[in-house]
Amino acid sequence: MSYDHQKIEAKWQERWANQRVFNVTEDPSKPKFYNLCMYPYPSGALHQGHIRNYTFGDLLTRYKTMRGFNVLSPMGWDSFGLPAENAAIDSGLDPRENTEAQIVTMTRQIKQLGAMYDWDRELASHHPDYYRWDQWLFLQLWDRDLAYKKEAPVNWCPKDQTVLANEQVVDGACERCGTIVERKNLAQWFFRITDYADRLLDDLDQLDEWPDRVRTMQRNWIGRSEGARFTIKVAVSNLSFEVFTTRPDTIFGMTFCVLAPEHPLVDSLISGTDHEDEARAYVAQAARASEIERMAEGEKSGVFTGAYAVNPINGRQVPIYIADYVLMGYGTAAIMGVPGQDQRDWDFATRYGIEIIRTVQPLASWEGEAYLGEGETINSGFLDDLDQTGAKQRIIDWLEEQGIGERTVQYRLRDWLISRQRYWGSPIPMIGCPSCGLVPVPLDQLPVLLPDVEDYAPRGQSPLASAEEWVHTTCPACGGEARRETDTMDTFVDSSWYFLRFTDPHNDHAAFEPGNARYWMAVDQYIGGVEHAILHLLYARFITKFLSDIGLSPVTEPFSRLFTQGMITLGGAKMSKSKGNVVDPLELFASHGADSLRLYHLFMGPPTDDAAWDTNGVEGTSRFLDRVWRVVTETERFDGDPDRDLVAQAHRTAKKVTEDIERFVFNTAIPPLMTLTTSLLETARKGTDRETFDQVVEILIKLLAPMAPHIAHELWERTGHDSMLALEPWPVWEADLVTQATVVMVVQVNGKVRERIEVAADISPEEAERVALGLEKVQGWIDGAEIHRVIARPPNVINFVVG
RNA sequence: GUCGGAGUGGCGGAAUUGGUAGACGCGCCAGGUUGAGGGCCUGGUGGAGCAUGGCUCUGUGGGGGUUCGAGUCCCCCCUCCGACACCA
Repeated sequence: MSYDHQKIEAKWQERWANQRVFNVTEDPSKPKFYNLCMYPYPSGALHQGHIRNYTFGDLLTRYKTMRGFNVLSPMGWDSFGLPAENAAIDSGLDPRENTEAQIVTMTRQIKQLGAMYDWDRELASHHPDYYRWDQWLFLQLWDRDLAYKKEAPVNWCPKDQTVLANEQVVDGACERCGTIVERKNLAQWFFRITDYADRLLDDLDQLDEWPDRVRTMQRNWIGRSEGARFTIKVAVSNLSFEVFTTRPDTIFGMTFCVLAPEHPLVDSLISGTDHEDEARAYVAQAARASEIERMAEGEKSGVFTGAYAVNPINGRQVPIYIADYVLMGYGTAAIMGVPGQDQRDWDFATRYGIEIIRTVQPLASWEGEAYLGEGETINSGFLDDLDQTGAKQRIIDWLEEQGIGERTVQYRLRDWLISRQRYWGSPIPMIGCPSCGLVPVPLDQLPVLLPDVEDYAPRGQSPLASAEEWVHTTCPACGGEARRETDTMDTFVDSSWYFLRFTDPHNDHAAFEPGNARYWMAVDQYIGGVEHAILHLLYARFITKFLSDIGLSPVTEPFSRLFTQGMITLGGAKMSKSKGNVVDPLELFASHGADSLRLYHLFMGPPTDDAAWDTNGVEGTSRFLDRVWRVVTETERFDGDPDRDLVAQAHRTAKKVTEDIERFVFNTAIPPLMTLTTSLLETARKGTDRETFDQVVEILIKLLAPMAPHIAHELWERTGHDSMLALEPWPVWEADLVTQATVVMVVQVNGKVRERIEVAADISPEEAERVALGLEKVQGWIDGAEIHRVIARPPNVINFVVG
C-alpha cells in the first residue's frame, strides 16, 4: 500500500508557507548561513537539472536550519535574455507578459518540489526596480573609467543582421539559423575587467572550498604570461612597432616578424609598394574568414610586406610578414618570429623558406621541429652559456638600459564586452550628444525604462533604435538635442551582483544597504551548473571586488564555497528539449511524489558527477518511503524487550548521514537510512518496547526531514508531535553507542583471505595472532611451513607470511 | 594540441587514512501471499570450475612496478567526457 503523497505534500507546502518557516531577518544572536542556488532563467518549466539543483540546495537549507543556523535561501529570476526575445520574434509574444507568465508557472512548480525559499526577497532582473541598479552599477564603473566604448570586432550573423554573443556561435555558425558568422567592427561597450586580472588570479588561492577544476579553468582563462615588450624599428623608415614575447632570451634567433592582418601599421608598410595588391587581398580575405575557416586551413598562411625589421640586438634585418596566426586581440598584435624555439614560428618559417637559428642547445638530439625545452643558450652573443632564466634576466636588463623595452605581464583575459544590439535587456544609461560626446544619464533619472517597440526583429542595430520618441532626448550637460544609447547590457551584468541585492531586495534608494550585506555576505554555499565555471563566476568576482573598492561590498570574494553539480543524461546525451529526451518532473510529482523524486536525485550518484536517468530508480526510492510509512503506521506490537542494537544502529546512522551531508555527498547518506528502516520493520515483527521504538523512529524521521520533508513532517505529526519538524534540533549521537564492540577480522595467509572471525574491537595484536593461529582452516593453509612474518593490524586484518 | 575529470557486475553506483571488492538501489531468477494480475514478503544474483548445504581459482580499461597486502600509491599506454582552442 502506498501513502497518499499528493495530499500530504500539498498540506505541508501550505503550512510551511503560511507559517513563514523559511523567511528570515538579520539576527545577530545566531550564526548565519547564506545558501544560494544560481537563479534560473524563467524558461517556463522545471527540468531535471533544476530539480537536482534545488533538491541539493533545499536539503542544505533544511539541514542548516535544524543545526541552528539563521539560513538565508532566496530565489529570483534571471529574466532578461534571448529566449524571450526570440519568442517575441518567432511567435509575436510580448517579452514582458510572456516572461512573467513563465515566472508564475515556474514558481508553482518549485513550490511543488517542496523547496523552500524566502519568497519575500524574490527579485527579477527584468523589473525596473532591479535593472535600475544595473544602470547605477554601470555609471559607477563609468565614473571610475572602468566602462568605455570603442570599436571592436564582433560576431556578426549576416542573415539575422545581428551581433551574436560568443556562446551563440556554435562551430563558427549562428546558433539560430546556421549561417557562417562574420567578424565585423562595431562600436561596443566594455567593462575594464583586465584592470582586475591580477587580483582575480591571485585571490583564487583563497578559494580553497571551490572545486579545483573551476579554479584551474579560471586561471587558464585569465592566462597570465610574464615576458618582455620591446620596440622594433622598420628599416629605411621612421616606423616602428612593439612586440611581446615570453622568450626574450631567444631574441638572437629572430629571423622574421609577423603583424596581425588588422595591425594599424600594415597600411603604411604596404602602401605604394610592389607587394600592396597581394597584401591587401590577404588582409581582406582574413577579415572575411571566420575563425573556423582560418583554423581549418591547417597550414599557417601569410604574405610578405616587402619591408624589413631591424633586430635591436645585432642590427640584423629580417622580413616582416602579415599572417593571421597572430591575433589582433592579444599582446601587441605583432611578434618576433623565432622558429628555432617556437613551433608555430617553425611551421611558418618552413612553409615560406625562412632561415632557422637555434638559440637553445637541446639536451638530446633534436630535429624536425622547434625545441621548447631547457638548455644552454647558444648563437646568442653575450647571452651564450646562460640558462633560460639567466638569459631572460640579462636581455631584459639590456632592453631596459637601451630604453627600448621592459619587463611586462600579459593576460589572455580581454575586457568584458557588455553591449548587445538586443531588446530584452537593461538599457545602457548613456546619451550621445553632438557637442558633449558621451554623457551619462544623471542618477536621479534612473531607471532608463525599456521602451515599448513594435518590432523585435534585429535590423542590424538594436530594436531600441526604432523607438524614435524614446531615442530622442536632451543632453544632460548642455541641454541640446541628443540621442540615447540603444544597446542593452549583457545579462551577465544582471547576474554579477544579484546575490548582494538579495540581502536587501526592496531598497529603493540604494542597490543594497552595506549593513545588511555585512550580516549576510559572503554566500556560504553557492550551487549551480559547471557551465558557469568561467564567465558568470568571473564576472561576479570582478563586480564584487569593484563594489568592495568603492566601499559597498563587505567582501572581496562573493562565494566562500562553490558546488558544481553534474548534469542529467538519458541515452548518453544531456537531457534537453531539443534532443527530445526529457522526463517531465510534473508527471513524477503526480505519480510518485516530490519526496520520491528528491530522494532519487540524492541517491542516483555523486552530486558532482553526471548521472544517467532511470525512472525505475524513482520507483525504488518511492518503495523505500512506503516502507518508512509502514514502520510508523502499521506497527502495533510493543511487548518485547528494549533493543540496544537497534538504538546503536540509529546512532551510527545519524553520524554517517551527518558526516555525508557535511562533505556534500548525499548518495551514500541514503543506504544507512534504508537499512535502518529494514531493521525497524524486522523489529516491528519481532516485537520491542515502545520507548526504544519511538526513539529510533524519531531519529529516522529527523534524518529524513531535509531529504524527504513532506513525509517526514507528516510522520512527525502522526507520532504525536505538535512542533514544526523543520525547526526541531538535528539528532545527536552518543559516541559510546556508535563504536561497535565486536568486528569481523580478516585472516590472510600470504596476502590471501582464508578466514573471517569475529573478535573484540580492542583485541591486541598478540591475542589476534593467537586466535587466528588456532583456526583449523588457517593451519591448513600454513600446512606446517615456517612463518616468516606476521603482520597484525587488529581488528581489521592479520596476515601470515609463510613459505 | 594544451589543461582538467573519469574508466569497478546486466545498469546507477559503494569501498573517506593502502587492509573483507561489488554496500544500497534498479533489473533479473526462484519461492510465498493472491481467483488472476499488480503490490507486498523471503531468498538468490561478478565470472569460471568442481568432489556443489561447500570449496578453489579468477576478477576494478591494458602493461609494468612498489608493498606482507593495491580499485586505492608510482611509471607507460588505451578509451570516453568536459573546458580552452594559433594567446607569441
